[in-house]
Amino acid sequence: MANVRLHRLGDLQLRIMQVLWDRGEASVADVHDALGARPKLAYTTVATMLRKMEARGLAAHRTEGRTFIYRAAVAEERVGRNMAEHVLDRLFQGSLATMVSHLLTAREVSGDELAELERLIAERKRTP
Amino acid sequence: MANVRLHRLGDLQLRIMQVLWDRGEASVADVHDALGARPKLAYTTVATMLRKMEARGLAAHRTEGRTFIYRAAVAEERVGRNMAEHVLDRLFQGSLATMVSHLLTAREVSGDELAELERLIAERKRTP
DNA sequence: TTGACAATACTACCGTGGTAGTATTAACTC
DNA sequence: GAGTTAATACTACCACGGTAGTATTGTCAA
Repeated sequence: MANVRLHRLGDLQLRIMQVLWDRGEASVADVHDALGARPKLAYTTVATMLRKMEARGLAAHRTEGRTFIYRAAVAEERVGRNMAEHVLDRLFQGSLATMVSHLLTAREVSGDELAELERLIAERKRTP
Repeated sequence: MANVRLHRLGDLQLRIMQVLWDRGEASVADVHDALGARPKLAYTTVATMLRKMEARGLAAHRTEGRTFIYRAAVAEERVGRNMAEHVLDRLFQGSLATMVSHLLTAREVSGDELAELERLIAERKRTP
């Protein structure tokens, strides 16, 4: 179960996982209208995707009546870390500073955000 | 040319791009042995991949004799930023602090690295 | 000039993300 | 009980990353 490739989730899969992470549990219908995209996806598309994701170990479900109630089977933390590390290693040779530098020069970052970053780094320096 | 989907490059493609970025130009043979993977890829695999990548606008080539000399057609910066931003938006709701926090708790980060991060943030605070 | 080599071109195949239609079935309503 | 509804199951298809074999052809050496 731990051996799921976590750094190659597609866009739709990620959006679905986000719904599951946010809600804890969700039926196909819940997920379907939670992702209120412009050209609305077909209901069956979401259902199929969820089935595939369960087969891949990303989600799981229980049954309520004859409705499937899905939940995430991998923690958001794990996926986030995996994908972030993948990008970090593959594109920035593992240098967090380089990555942050690129991100800082291409986005508006609020003062709060910067302060929080400072705090994190200071904290990390204290505990090696 | 600007409209290449840059946030969905596969692993092999990224490794190849890395070679092109590092060297500026490279023949298929150059790329082939630059990626010295454990079960060595077939030469034709690399050639095919490069052709596909050129079709996708990721690389380009000139001819020297009858040898193709490839080069990257997109800047490392752009790809790096794109992939990083994608992960940032999709998994950390755009919060750089959140992403960095996750990365800090799961990797060894050198003191130099932390100092550099601090410097970056301080600099950014000075120039809004 | 013939053969060997080295290059690209072409073709094929698998896995999987993404998309959705059709089929089946369970359940509710009248 | 018959019909409608709402759920999943099944199937199919495209795009594309990844992998590689076979075919073709240009070039150089003997």
